[in-house]
Amino acid sequence: MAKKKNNVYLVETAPGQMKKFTNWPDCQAFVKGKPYRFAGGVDEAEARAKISGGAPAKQAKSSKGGWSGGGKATSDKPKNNYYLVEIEPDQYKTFTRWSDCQSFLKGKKLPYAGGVTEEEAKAKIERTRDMQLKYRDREPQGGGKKGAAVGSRPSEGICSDAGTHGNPGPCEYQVCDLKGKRLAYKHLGVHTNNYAELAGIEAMIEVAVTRGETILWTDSQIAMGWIKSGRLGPTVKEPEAIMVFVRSIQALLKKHPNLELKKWHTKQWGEIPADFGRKG
RNA sequence: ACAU
DNA sequence: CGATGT
Ligand SMILES: [Mn+2]
Ligand SMILES: [Mn+2]
Repeated sequence: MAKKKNNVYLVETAPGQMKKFTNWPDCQAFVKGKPYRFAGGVDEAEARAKISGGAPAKQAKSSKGGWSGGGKATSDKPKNNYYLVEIEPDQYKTFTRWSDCQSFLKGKKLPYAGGVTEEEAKAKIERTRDMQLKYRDREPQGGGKKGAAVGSRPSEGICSDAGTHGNPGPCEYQVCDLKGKRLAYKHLGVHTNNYAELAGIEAMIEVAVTRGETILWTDSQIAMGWIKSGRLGPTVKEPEAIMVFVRSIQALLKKHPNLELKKWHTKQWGEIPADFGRKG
C-alpha cells in the first residue's frame, strides 16, 4: 500500500466555515474536546470531501483502534445518511444531504449531528449537545477557565529529570529530592529526550520504594501520558523499548498503590530540582 | 496549542 | 535555531 500522507487538515468550526491547518498537532490541539467535524487529506479538496461525505463529528479524545499502525488522521468511517438538527427540545429537522443541512444551519446555533441512521444521529446530538452549545458562541474568545488550579511549590516527594546532548543524543537521567540532592543517576546511550524521561521515572519509582517516598514528580507530560494511556502515537521512536518501560512502570504503580506520579509545573514553580541546567 |  | 511528543 502506498503511503498517502495527509498534508492538509480542515476543521468545520461552523456550518460552511473551514479552518485550515497544515500540520496535525495544531489541528488536533484546536479540535480537542470540541464537537467539530474534521478531516485530513492530501489536498484541501480531499479533506473537504471527507467532511462533506459524512465524517462524523467524533470526539477528538482518542481513536482507540489502529492508531498505532496508521499515521492517517482519518480512518474508514461508515457514510452518514441522515443529518438531524435539533430545532427545539425533542423536535428535529432531518436532512439526507450534508450540504442541505449546512445551508439550513447557516448562521444558527443549533445542535446537529449526522449518522448512518436517524437514531444514531439523534443519539449523537444527545451526547454532544452540551459541548456544541458551549463552543458555538465562544470562537472569538481564547480564554477558557479549565483545569485545576496550580498550588504553591511542593515540599514533599522526589523527582526525576532527563538530560541529553542533542535529541536524539547521548542522554542520562537523575533522581533527586526536592532540595536537589542526587539519589540516582544513569547514562543511557543515544535515545530521545522522552525515552530518558521515562527511564528516569522508572528509576525514581525504585528509589521511592526503597526510601519509603510516596510522591513522585516529573515535568514530562509525554511520559505521564504514555504511562496513563498505555499507548503510543505512530511517530514515537523506539516504540518497543518505550513500551517495555511503560509496562514496567504501570506494574510498579499497581504493585505500590501508595505511589503518586505527579506533574511538576515548571512555569509556576521553576525548574524541577532534578534538572540538569542546560537550558540557558 | 501544550509539555519537554 | 533544531528535535521529541500529544
Ligand atoms: Mn524534563
Ligand atoms: Mn530539565
